[in-house]
Amino acid sequence: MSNYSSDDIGNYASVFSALSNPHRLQIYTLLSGCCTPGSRCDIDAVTSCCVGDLGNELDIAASTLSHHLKELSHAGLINMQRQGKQIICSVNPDMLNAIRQFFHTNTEITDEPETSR
Amino acid sequence: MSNYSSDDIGNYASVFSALSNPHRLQIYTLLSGCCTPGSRCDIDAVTSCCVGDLGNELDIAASTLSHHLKELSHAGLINMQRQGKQIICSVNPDMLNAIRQFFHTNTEITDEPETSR
DNA sequence: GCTATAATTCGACATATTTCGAAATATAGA
DNA sequence: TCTATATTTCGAAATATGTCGAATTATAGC
Repeated sequence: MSNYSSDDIGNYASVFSALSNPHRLQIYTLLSGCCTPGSRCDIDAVTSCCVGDLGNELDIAASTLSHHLKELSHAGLINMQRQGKQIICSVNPDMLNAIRQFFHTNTEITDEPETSR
Repeated sequence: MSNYSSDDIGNYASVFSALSNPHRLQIYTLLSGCCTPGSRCDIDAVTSCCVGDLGNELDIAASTLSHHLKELSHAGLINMQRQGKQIICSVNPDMLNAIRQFFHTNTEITDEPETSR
C-alpha cells in the first residue's frame, strides 16, 4: 500500500473524504446494493436509484442530498445521468476497483483514481 | 455493500474520515508499507515507525502529527505503543481486513471476472 | 405556452477540521 | 536529581463542511 505519489495520496484522500460523511456513505451503500451502471432497479426492488428515491431513505433536505451527490460524483465514486425528469445514480465500478486495490498491498495498481476536481 | 446498520455506517464513516486527510493517509500508507504489529522496521529500511521518523517524512509540526496519529488511532486504523522514549506505530490489521470486507461484500461489479464454477 | 414534478444553485449560518507555537509530560541516561 | 530527547496537550486562528429554505433550471405532458 506504500509507494504512492503525493498526487495519488491526494486523490485517494478526496475519495475517502467523500465517503467520510454518514449520509454520503449511506447513499453509496444504497447504490452499491442496487443497480449496476446503465441499468435501473426493478420497481419492486427495495431501493431504487433516482435522486428522489434516495431522498426518501435519508430524511435530509433535497438541496443537501443534491450537494452530497455532487461530492460523490466529483470524487468519481458515482455516475449520474438524466433520464427524462429524473437523474439516475449508480456506483462507478472503476473507482470501486481502484479502492479495492488500494487496500491490497500485494496488488499492482493499474487504475489510478481520477477525481474530477 | 448494502445492509449495514446505521451504527455500522457511522463507524465506517469515521474510519474514512480518518483517511480523508492527505497527511493522515500518507502516514497510513507509510505504516502499511513498513512494519507489522509488534515488530519494528530495520534501521536501514526506508521508512520506520516511531512518531519522530514519521515526522521526518511529513513537514508538519510535531503537534499536528500527534493530532493526526490520535485520529488514526481513535478510528482503530493504527496501534500505538510506547517503547522507551519512543512510541511505535503500526497498522491495525483487523481494521484493514474490515475495510477490505466492506468493499467486497454484496457488491456485484459488471466488469468483474466471473469464475466458471 | 402553461403547469406540475424533479433536481440544482445560491446565500447564510453553525459546527468541525487543520494547523501552529508554547507549555507540559514521559522516559532514559549521566 | 538534572538534562536531553520524544511526544502530547492546550489554546487560538483560519479554513472547510453540512445543513437549510428560497429561488432557479430542466423536463414531460396537457
